[in-house]
Amino acid sequence: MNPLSLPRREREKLRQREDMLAAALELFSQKGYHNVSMHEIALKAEFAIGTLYKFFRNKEDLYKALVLEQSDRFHDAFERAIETPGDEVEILRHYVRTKGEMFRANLPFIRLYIAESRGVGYNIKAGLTDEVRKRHYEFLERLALVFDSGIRRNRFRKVASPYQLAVALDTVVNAFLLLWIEAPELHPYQDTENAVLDIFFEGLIARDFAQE
Amino acid sequence: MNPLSLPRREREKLRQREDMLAAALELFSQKGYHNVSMHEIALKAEFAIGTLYKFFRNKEDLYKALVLEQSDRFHDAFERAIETPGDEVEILRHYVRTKGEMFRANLPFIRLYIAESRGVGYNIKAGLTDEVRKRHYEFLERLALVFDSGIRRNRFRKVASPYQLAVALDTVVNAFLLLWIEAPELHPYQDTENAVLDIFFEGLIARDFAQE
Amino acid sequence: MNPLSLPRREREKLRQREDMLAAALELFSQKGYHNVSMHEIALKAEFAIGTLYKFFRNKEDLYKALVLEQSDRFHDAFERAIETPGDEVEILRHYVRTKGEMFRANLPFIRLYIAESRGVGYNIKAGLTDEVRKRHYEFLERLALVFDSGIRRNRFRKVASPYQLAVALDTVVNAFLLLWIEAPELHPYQDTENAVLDIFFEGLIARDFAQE
Amino acid sequence: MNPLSLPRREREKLRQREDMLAAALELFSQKGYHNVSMHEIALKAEFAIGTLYKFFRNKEDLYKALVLEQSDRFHDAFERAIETPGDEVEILRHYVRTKGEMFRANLPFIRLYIAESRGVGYNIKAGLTDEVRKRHYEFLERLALVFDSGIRRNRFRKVASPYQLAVALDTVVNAFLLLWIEAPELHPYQDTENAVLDIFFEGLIARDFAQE
DNA sequence: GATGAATGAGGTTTCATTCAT
DNA sequence: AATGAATGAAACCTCATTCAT
Repeated sequence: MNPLSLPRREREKLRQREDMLAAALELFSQKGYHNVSMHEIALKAEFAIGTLYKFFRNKEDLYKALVLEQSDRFHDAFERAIETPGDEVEILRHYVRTKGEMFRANLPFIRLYIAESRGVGYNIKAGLTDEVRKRHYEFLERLALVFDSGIRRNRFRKVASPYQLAVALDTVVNAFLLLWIEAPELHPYQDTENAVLDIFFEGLIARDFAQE
Repeated sequence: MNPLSLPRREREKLRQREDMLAAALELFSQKGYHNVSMHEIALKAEFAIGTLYKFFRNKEDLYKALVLEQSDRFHDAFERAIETPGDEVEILRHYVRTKGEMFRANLPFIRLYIAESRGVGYNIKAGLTDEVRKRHYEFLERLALVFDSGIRRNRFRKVASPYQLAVALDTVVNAFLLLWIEAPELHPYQDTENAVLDIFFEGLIARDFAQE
Repeated sequence: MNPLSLPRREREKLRQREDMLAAALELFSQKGYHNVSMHEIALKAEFAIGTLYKFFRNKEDLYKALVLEQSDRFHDAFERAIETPGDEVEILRHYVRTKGEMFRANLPFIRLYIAESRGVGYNIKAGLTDEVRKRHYEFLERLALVFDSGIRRNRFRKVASPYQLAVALDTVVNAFLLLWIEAPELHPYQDTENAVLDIFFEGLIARDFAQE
Repeated sequence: MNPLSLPRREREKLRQREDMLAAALELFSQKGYHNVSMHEIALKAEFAIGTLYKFFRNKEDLYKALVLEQSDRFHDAFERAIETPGDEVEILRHYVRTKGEMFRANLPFIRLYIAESRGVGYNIKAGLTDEVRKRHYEFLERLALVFDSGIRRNRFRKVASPYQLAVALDTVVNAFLLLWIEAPELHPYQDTENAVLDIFFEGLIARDFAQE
């Protein structure tokens, strides 16, 4: 974790690895896996092709490392976001805000993330990025627990199963953030967060509870 | 439309074309554009490679024809679904049901459709399937009109802009149908329709109106 | 020879054959053998491809028939031109004029003719148009006889072997006619004939004879 | 120019390039552009196909490089030959001898050269080897200057325009050298040079001047 | 007899991967 | 340890030719 604790050599290698992944990410997100060559990545990362292969067994490996590491960062952040103690509404609001921040800070990765986490990325031969989806499913389970808890505490009305609510919230956030990315002037970032929450909370909050 | 009205030869050609597209669809949806060769498609469709090229100028052409024709069928069905006269709730319910039916009847195409209509499909070089997205956007505009009308008639509370509501509904339906496709035993089809509607309507319906 | 003497059916077939060869000639002379497809020829000649193959066993056959028949017409005309009785100078002048007339009347064929008769046409695999060259060599031999006769009658000085003189005259006529074809405004046709003859005769005519 | 001055790696690359061009030249001159495959060239040059493509963008590029470089060598030699100071007769004699030497030393290239410089090579689609012809025209202009100078100095009689004389000399040399190449026993090399010169000079040299 | 749809061999080209330097 | 030249499998696509209608 702390690079300063590693020998200089090791730190150097980590840096190189990150440079390679950064170059690859930019290219993959622009053109898609199959329209980017290893040569191109090497060129952009300013390494020789052979060096690339010292770090990654093959192209698929490189892609998988890239997607797994990045989406792990995403999922870690999301999980941390919903682990904060507090009211369910606060937690979900925190989650939505965190996701927005992660997306904003990782623009190039977003389309790849959505494609892979939704299982509509056809880059790698046969279900090779299943790990990403598995991690995503796991996160959705945890998100479902938040809804579950809210329902059980009568904070939320049970308009659907907790898991369905989690999936719905997740996908709507994705959709709204994509809107913003593709046409920020039409869909300003500020709208996103509130719109998502309003759609869900306005309806979800139990009437009795709300009428207090 | 009516194949009986065409000369025998023409009907034959149409049949062949459809056979080719069907073979291609199955392969593309399983493995993705770049992991399928023309040779493979020809083999599956039981034609010689040259015959494929009599019908489609090149691989990209074949893919585009496939995606455009199929998604036009989808969009046509969706638009017809929301053109039925009646109460906004009825219209949206009809839309959700129609989408479910289209998905059920076109399983292999769904992943391709979601990838391309969401702009996360990296199959074709530069924005070649933009037409699909354009059609999708147009449909979303029309769906937004339904929400708009509902809001103006005080049928719905304005928890977000009509367009945002349209996007949200659309993406949640997609997500739930994907759930069902990937694990039908965990997420039975019946749940889908009601869950989507409950999430939206339960909250959307204005309280005053609902209290009647 | 006389088409009127043939049954109607036969005459019809000859006409079709000629139409095919004419279409092929135009295309071959514009683009070269390998850049013209049988499909293209059929289209231009307004026949079905199958019909083309009723008349010619394959593409090579068609090309050979075309080149052989056309160059036979050329060689026949050239040989007739040098068979006219008379003074050698008259004969050669007649030859040069005839060649000019043939070229003018068969523009599209000229480049093909020069390429094939000179052995620099790479259209057909291995020396398949040798027949054209053989016919050309035979003609050169006859042309050489004219020089030979002129030399023996002391009409010409023997500045080179008769065969060499024949080759030289032939190639210079070709070169000058090509000049005219490619830039008629710079190299008018009239210049051609006189220039060729002057170069050869002015020098060739024996001084003693000339001094008479 | 001096390969010793280049780094070892560069020298190596130049060697490889030359090996490839040499293999290609041999094949193209034997069978023609369209009857030679890249595979064949790679095989003959003893490289992998991919290596060929490292040196030449595509087949056409390879052919053009080959023809342009070789014919530049030819034209350079020819132009140097006529730049030697001296009597016009000496210059032309020098040119004829030089051309003979170049042809003898570059047998495989000759047919290609004649085809391309005369504009009867149908190898490359649309006028791609025009550069060769342009260079050839430029040379002919310079050769014409030699005749012009000879005429103005009354060394030559003006039996035709200087440019026509240049074209005639050029084409006759070509023709005689082709004769020699195709049947050396019938047309020994020695004959060529003298025959060409005799045909031209015997007649060209002004009588007054000659009578000295 | 004429047609032209269907065929598939074979050509050109790309690019992931290796390995000698 | 880093390099990048060399490799060749495999992709796309064309077009001469056949043969059922």
